[in-house]
Amino acid sequence: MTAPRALRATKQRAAVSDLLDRLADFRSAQEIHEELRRQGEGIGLTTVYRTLQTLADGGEVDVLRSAGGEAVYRRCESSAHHHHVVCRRCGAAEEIDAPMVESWAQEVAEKHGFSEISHTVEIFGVCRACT
Amino acid sequence: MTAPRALRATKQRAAVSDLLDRLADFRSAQEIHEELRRQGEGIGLTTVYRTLQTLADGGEVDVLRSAGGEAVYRRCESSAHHHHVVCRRCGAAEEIDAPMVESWAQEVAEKHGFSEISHTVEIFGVCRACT
DNA sequence: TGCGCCCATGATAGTGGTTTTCATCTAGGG
DNA sequence: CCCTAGATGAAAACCACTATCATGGGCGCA
Ligand SMILES: [Mn+2]
Ligand SMILES: [Mn+2]
Ligand SMILES: [Zn+2]
Ligand SMILES: [Zn+2]
Repeated sequence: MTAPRALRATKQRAAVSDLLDRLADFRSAQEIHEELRRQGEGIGLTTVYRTLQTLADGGEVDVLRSAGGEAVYRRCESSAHHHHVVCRRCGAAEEIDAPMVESWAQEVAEKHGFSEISHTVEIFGVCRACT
Repeated sequence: MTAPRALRATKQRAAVSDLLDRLADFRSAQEIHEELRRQGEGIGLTTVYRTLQTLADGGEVDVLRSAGGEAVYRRCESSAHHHHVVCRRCGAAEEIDAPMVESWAQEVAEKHGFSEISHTVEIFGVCRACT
């Protein structure tokens, strides 16, 4: 029996979580940190990174690598497995569910003798607002 | 009229290219550099990075981001657009072609009003040899 | 074969995102 | 309140990768 692992309620964690609720786009840790400082929140960059990591580990936020290679985070509507169409300019995203692609990935991998299968499927483009 | 842009034949470039011909797996620039040094090749890490970049720009090698986020390179059989099933342990890869996924990505993005569409689709797992 | 131009090389330093360290702070159970 | 394990954050380390720039060496030409 593993103990419940408290995880304390701090104003820093609340600030990050609240901001994620307000944002619709994928944002980097540094952007989130800047935005919080702009709002007058006292929070360190380290804590932002740590909090996002924790939220990601708990499946509360989605993480993906932007085209530039940096990690960007977003609180999605769906808590189930899904993918995204992401704007390369502003980070705006649409959640997409594609059972057909899921089964395709699984089948292809098994056919080649692979196990412990996972996959990355992301579509990038420029959203209507950014055009 | 742009000049043909020579691109000189050096032993360093030959060494990288030859090694890529011999390798079946996706490898990082650092791994390729180490392997070349092990073989007694006199080559700098900078040159390995530059050469791989040049080969990638010319479409001669495929690049993708490993699970750890670093760029890994491989000379593929097919020169046409394709994706991979990659072993997370050893980098072994199978090339896969999935027209159905290509059109699906295009349609989904258009449906949401995105333009200048691109996508990343990679399947990771553990290959038979690594199990 | 010998110049000489100019691209190629590579040691070194720099960049930028992310993680580690560790002294200090604080949430929250008793 | 008190105490303490967990949380914070400034500073430094880390790490993959890129930029610099002095030196080296393809290769076109005589
Ligand atoms: Mn999926
Ligand atoms: Mn494709
Ligand atoms: Zn946009
Ligand atoms: Zn393997």
